[in-house]
This record gives sequence, C-alpha cells and structure tokens, in this order.
Amino acid sequence: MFRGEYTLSLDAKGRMAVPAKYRKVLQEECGGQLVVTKNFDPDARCLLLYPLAVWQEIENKLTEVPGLNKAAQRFKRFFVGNANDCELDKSGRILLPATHREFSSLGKRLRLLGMVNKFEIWDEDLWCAQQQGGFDLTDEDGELPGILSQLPM
Amino acid sequence: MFRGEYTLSLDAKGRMAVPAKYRKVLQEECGGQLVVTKNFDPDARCLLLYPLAVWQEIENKLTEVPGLNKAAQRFKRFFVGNANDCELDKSGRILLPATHREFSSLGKRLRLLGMVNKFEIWDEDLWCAQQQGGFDLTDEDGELPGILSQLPM
DNA sequence: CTCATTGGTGGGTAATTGTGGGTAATTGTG
DNA sequence: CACAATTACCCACAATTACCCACCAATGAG
Repeated sequence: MFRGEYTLSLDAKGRMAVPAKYRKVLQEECGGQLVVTKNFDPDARCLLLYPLAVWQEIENKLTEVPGLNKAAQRFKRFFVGNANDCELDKSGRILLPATHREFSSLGKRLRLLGMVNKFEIWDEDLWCAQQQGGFDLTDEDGELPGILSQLPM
Repeated sequence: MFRGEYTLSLDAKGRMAVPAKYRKVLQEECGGQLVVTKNFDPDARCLLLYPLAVWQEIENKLTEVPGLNKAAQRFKRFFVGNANDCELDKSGRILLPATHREFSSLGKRLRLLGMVNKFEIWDEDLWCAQQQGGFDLTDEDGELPGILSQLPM
C-alpha cells in the first residue's frame, strides 16, 4: 500500500506526476482511475487522492447514511460533493481541478504523502508549517487513541 | 536481531552503506526492502529504519485507524506519510531521501544504532550531544514504565 | 611481516523519472 | 454551427537514481 513523502511540482496546467513506483499498481488496481476530494479537517488543508476501488467502498458505506440526519448529510455534501474523478494520463500525471488547487492553496511545489489506502496532496509550504508545530497525539478528550498505544514500533 | 553502534558516512549522493553483517539477513528477511521514517520524538531527531516485514506489521495495525479521528490521522500523516521505501542496492547501500536527511540534520558522518527490530540513524554530532545529557528513565507522569522495572539486567 | 580478502567510500555512466511546453482533440458556450 | 476554453497527447530536456568499477583501509591467514 501507499506510504512515504514525495516532493513534486504542479505544472502550469495544473498537472501533477504520480511517482513512477505507484503507476503500475494504480493501473492494475483500478485502470488508473482515481478520485480527488477535499479534506474535511480544517487543520489539514490538503487534498485526498483515492484509487477508484477504495473510493467506491467508502461510497457504498455512505449509501446507508440516513437522509434526515443533518450532520451526516453535511458530511456527505462536503466529502462526496467535492470528489472529482481523475485519470492517469499516458505520462503518469493527473490533472487537479482548479477549485481543488485553490482550496488547498497549491503552489508550484507539492508534497504527496502515502497514507496506506490513499494519498494526501499538500502545498509544500503548508506542509512544512504543519510539520513545525508540535505533535499532539491526544484526542479531543485528551486521551491517546487506543490503537496508537499498542503499536509495535 | 539488531544491536550495536556503527560509524558510517553519507556520500555526496545521499547514500549510506548498511553494515555488511546485516546485509544477508535483510536480503533473506525482506529481499533487501527497507522503510525509513522520521522519529516522532522531537527530543530525538533521528531516522528510523525498518525491515519491510517489520514495518508491515505496524502498517497493518494502522489500517484499522478511523478516518475521522483527527489525532490518529495526525499520527498516521507523520509516521506513514514520512515512511519512504528504500532498497539495498547491489553494493549494500541505501539512498536516504533528501527531506529525511534534512529533517535529521544528517551531515557526512553518521551513527547507525541497532534497536532490536529497527535501526536508528543519527547525525554523528547530534548523537554525541544527545549522549552528553543525563538520562531520565521516568515517564511524563514521573513513573518508571512498568516493563522496564522487570528487566533481568 | 606480507599478502589476500573483505568492507566501506567515491565517482563515472547509463537508464529512468519528472518537468515544461507545443499541438491536436474535445468540450462547453453563445 | 463557430468559437473559446480546456484537456489529452506527444516530444524534448533536465534531474535523479541505479549500476558498475576502482580505490583504500582494516583484518586475518600463512
């Protein structure tokens, strides 16, 4: 699955090269079909990039969301409403929609992060600023998420 | 498993030779596939080097992390987002990504530390400075971690 | 002590990967 | 239907990476 940090650039046409090592996998897994959406966490203004197959699982789950639950609808509106298809072109690049580039303040230099089942796309400066701040691993409730306390790292 | 301290150098291209005694093991255990990431502890600015097989155990655990838990995502972003693959080349060296070298202030001289299931990579000067300071074995809460109090040492 | 072997280092070179931009095809709009 | 805007394809160049070989220092055997 996906991991690691890649420094890449956004060209004048709004395209980003996907690292060569992932192109083959993405072709096989989903014919180079991807989905970009915006991250809902206001403290992490980045884009999320999913292989179509992974995205569809999420989308399936979302069909179960009750139509009258306002919070759920709000989430769906943001997450799915902002999810655009993109396809790897013949040279292994994807075109990021203008609205998305603007949302995440993407400049010329980007950082792509492998996040196991998806990628995150950050503006380089934003990412560096984000990394500067200390890391607080505790939840809103001040607790360490259970899963983190058991990692064999 | 890994132990010991090795003094090595980083060449002009950013490569580091893995000590010969570990090359064979790493080839057998994981085909020479390794993963480097950045250490989470701001008081220990070093890189962590895992054999792929060990890394995958950690990563598997992380697939269970809920996408909407902000603290968990923050952790994943740092730990997995910074985890780049590296492979032993034909002469037993690995190429450390530029971003990682910068993060841990790696100069020409390095120290590699065996840490049982992983290695740590330090800049030599940083490592020496770190060793100067006294050692506090107690946790943030002033307690000795339970597991340490039972060591048959 | 000398020689052969091994392990670490440096650097040339070829292959691969990322980037920029011209041009043709497609899409949407009036 | 014609036009403008956008997108996809292609090629050329630059940067990076992987492979190879040569060198030197340390080690161990004879």
